[in-house]
Amino acid sequence: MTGEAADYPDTDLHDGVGMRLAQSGYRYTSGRRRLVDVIAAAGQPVTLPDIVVAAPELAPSSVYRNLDVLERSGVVDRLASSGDYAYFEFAEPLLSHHHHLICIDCGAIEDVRIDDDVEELVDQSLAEAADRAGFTPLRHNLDLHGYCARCA
Amino acid sequence: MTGEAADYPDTDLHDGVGMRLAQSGYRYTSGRRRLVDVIAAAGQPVTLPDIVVAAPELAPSSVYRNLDVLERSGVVDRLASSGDYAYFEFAEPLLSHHHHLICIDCGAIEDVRIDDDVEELVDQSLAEAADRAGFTPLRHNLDLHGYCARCA
DNA sequence: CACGATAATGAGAGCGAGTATCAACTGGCA
DNA sequence: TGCCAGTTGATACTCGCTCTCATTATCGTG
Repeated sequence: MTGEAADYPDTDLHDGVGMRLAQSGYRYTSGRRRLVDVIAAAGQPVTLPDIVVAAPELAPSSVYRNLDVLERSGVVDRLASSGDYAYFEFAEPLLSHHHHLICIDCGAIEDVRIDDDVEELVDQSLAEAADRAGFTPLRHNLDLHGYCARCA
Repeated sequence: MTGEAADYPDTDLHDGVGMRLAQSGYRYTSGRRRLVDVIAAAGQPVTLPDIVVAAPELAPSSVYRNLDVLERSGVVDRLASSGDYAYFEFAEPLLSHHHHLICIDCGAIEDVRIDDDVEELVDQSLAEAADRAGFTPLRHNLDLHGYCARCA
């Protein structure tokens, strides 16, 4: 276990995850703990193959089911992907607000952060636009599409 | 044919599409013209069912193939969707720069526009972040997730 | 206006990521 | 120890989408 999510040491991460699961009526089993560890170690959005390669002892069907459980509990976000596999990463309270660099060649997704001032302006502008459309905003999603360092 | 893309009358739209297809070595057949008409009439991102309902004479397999051709030719963009179906809309030069309101309940996608000033700030911030990661930016994508007027 | 070369069409088969199923298992609790 | 709700994992299944291929439409040329 080398990586960690945001600035939480692993114990805090597991505490947070365990609490969220408990609140939704789920147990924090060893398999789910292992899954959370793999996502944390990656330090960036992961796909199912990423997870199974890093932890072959996890059954794919259980991984999918548990990713779903983690998503329902607000632990994990599923990133809409145009590639073959869906990407997963920790949801916002567990990972500080950020955005994504998405490679249009290999599909890789990397996290980036931008100025808080810009962030605020964006939220304001979007809130106005949403209001005009009768839309109830929850969160925004800002991606930059292009070529990653490997594919450039 | 009631709707139209951006501020182009239909003839200009078809001219633009025809030129892009020709540049990529494709023909602008009646089926493709019909498909473009349907997308233009919708005035918002559409799915395969949307298209087939609006034009039942179009074969699904041909629609998928032609959406791919249109995407390769830069006429259409495929929006990454977390729902069942992929969404398609005209690419940027044919449709002015805009963003999306995405309903997390029914998956519907609606277009919105925000201030040019904010837009520029976002691009600057993202360009800096991309540079730090050795990433070559092409275009950004800004979505607001929440509940649409129908699902709120 | 034919004619030939080539691209496009459409019905159906095929693919594969993700989901549902269900019997076996686990862990908390009395 | 025994009960029981939740969990697991191998497998079957779903379904959006792509591939295949024989037929058809389209364009350039003589």
